Amino acid sequence: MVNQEAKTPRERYRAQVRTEIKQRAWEQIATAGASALSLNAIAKQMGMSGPALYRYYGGRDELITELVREAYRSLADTFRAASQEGADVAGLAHTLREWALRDPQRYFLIYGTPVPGYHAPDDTTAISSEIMAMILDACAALPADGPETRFEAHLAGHRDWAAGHPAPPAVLHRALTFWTRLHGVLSLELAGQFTGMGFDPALLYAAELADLTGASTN
Amino acid sequence: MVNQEAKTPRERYRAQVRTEIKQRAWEQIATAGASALSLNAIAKQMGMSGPALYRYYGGRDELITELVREAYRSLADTFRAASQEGADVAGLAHTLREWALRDPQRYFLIYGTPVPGYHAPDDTTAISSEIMAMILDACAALPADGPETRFEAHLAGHRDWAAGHPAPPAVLHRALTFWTRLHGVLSLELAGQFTGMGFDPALLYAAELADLTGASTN
DNA sequence: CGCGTTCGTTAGAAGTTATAACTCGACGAA
DNA sequence: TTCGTCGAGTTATAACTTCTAACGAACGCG
Repeated sequence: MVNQEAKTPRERYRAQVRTEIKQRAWEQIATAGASALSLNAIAKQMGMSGPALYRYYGGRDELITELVREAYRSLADTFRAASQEGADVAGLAHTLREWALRDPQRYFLIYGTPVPGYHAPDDTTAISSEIMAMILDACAALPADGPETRFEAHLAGHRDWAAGHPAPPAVLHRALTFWTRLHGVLSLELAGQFTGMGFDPALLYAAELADLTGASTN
Repeated sequence: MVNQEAKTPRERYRAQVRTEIKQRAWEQIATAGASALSLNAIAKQMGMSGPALYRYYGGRDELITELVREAYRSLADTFRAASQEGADVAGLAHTLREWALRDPQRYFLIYGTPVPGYHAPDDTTAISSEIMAMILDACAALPADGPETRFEAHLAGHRDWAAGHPAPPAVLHRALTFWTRLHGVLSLELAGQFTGMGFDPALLYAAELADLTGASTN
């Protein structure tokens, strides 16, 4: 992180402008969504005119890619901080929800509707598996239950994505359901699909979490 | 459906052009996503120039709204056909996955990342609750299990969204988890988040479904 | 047969991303 | 200190987009 430490004053200025651009981009994304991000508007806000931004980012796609990377990095760091403070599965779930609610568009930037043409850079998948590793660690601490399912038998032969993590198939399964179930509730909530339905999404989230952790605190 | 039956030849022509516009829009959405939908490109494909489309749709938003409505209508009709052929919860789940995989962008148009400014028209929420009613019917046929959870106690007092459906809170809960869990797997699969992980998403979907229906066919 | 409604056109305004060419300032070396 | 180079920001321009306005022409109804 600190290896990029301000050689020349020019590079320092350049880095500062780049982070200001990113900051304005985040503000704009939070209010109008990623699809409405306008380089022109950012430039105007910063007091300089359109094409100046191309000195700092090759184009709209490159800026968005940087924001995606930053979002992944933020989630991974948040997870790491939580798990270093001893967060278990429930703690990670709570952390995830907090992180998502803090900036829904940032969540959607990672887990939302993909743009057909766009391909995420390679390093994001590295961060993604870093996140998955922490989920796996937390899930490994849960008590085992039930006989092996068909899907777990399948996972025993397809565990490349675990990146060498020494978890039994049941734990792999639990990590995947942790991901998909919490994402299911969270994404629908953030998309506003529950508005007007009357119930409290937090309680549905808690119910799913309770089911994941063994259903004792239901 | 047939009440809009061709009064004057002009209206017939008008309706035909409208459906052709929608058809081209669907093709374009399927390949490039909803955000890349271009009225100009549609007009050019149809051999007429830009502003002509404004005779048929008030603008981009109005066209997309129509597509959203059509997507909802398609899902509801597909569900209705399945449930009239005696589909149970597993049948509905299978139907949902088939429908989503047939055109992922259509699924995302309904359940994907929302555009902050945009508000869905009222009739879509009507279709949405029509869909939910069928899920509730299917879930009511499942055997009951376990004691009442905290969330189900909460649902007992917040059941307006069920629109008068006479289902006990446990069934309401099951219908919601049917929705959120299947959406969790499905949306991540369609977004390509599982690509490169090696396992078969269909088996994860099946595992979630098995857990929903009582876990006997696991 | 005429006349009005409606369709499709071109022209244009106000946006967008992105490239090219130019000016000017700052920084480092002789 | 002077000079040369590099880079930041500028304007101009191209190629897009949505969308409005005004015009011509064709179609169909009375």
